[in-house]
Amino acid sequence: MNDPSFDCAKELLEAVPLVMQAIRVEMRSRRTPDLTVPQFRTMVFLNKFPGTALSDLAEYVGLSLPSMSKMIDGLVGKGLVSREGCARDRRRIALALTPRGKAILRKARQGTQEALAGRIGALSQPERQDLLHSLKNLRLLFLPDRSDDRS
Amino acid sequence: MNDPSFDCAKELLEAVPLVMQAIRVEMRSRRTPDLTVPQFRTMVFLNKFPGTALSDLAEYVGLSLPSMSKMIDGLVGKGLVSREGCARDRRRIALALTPRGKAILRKARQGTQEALAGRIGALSQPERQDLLHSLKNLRLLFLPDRSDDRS
DNA sequence: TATTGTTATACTCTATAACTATA
DNA sequence: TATAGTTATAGAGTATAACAATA
Repeated sequence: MNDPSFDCAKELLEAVPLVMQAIRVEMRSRRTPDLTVPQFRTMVFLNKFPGTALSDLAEYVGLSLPSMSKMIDGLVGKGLVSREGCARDRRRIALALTPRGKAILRKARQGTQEALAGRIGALSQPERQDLLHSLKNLRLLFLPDRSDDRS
Repeated sequence: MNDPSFDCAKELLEAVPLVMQAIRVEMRSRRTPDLTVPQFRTMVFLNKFPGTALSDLAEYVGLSLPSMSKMIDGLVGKGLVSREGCARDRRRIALALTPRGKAILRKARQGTQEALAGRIGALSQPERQDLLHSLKNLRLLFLPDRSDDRS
């Protein structure tokens, strides 16, 4: 098969786990409390959308509801996330980052991005631009599909 | 900070977990026995370098020796990998894919690559070329560093 | 002594099932 | 009844420490 999409797929399968591993290592070597990648994604989302309910968060991050509940337990225990009852629908909870959570997220994100940027710095400027463009494409292509939630 | 490397790093941090999740889902939805991403990488390596010893495999995949030992136990148990004593150095073992392992790997790889290629097919031909080039760059940038193994 | 691999043990992350409280 | 969240329980994957066999 000489399909160019297939070549990309093969390369994706080799490159992505490597990068992911580097991200994981960075995430765990910050001076700040360690964050797993799902925890990090959770915190990024809460930073952007404070007040999110547990179910919505679980769907976005791609975890089961109990798993997300447990993760939030941990983040609340570390003082990184606040969990408050929702007034209008008392079944729901409103999640948000605490000030400490925001600070930790900022440090973790910055540290990880610096480490990644350090490697990327080895590329020429046009190559970096290509990379940026390609990554944006990838993000759009692999965005979770919200269109067929209804069964 | 307006460093272009930093922009790439930020995008990397958003795109890579998404793609990784898609890869994981694909890996687990084959009709063939499920493979985790590390198992898949192990099998790809054994396919390319049959006779590899456990330590070398563990270093390549990025697992501890006991973890790799356990993973190999599982793959041997499923009949996908053969584990034989090495004649010259009887401490070592020689690992390889069984014929069944090769067949499973081929199916898993093909299925996963097809699924990924399906998404990539949405890109224009020049964008796919950029992507392929960028991914090759990433793979080189994030290749585990073999230069400073000695401490 | 150093190296290769295994066993023992424990921890984290994840899931499914059963449950509680609210709508 | 249906939905939001928690608790109970179990399984997979990982690590470190202690061990056995070989070099």
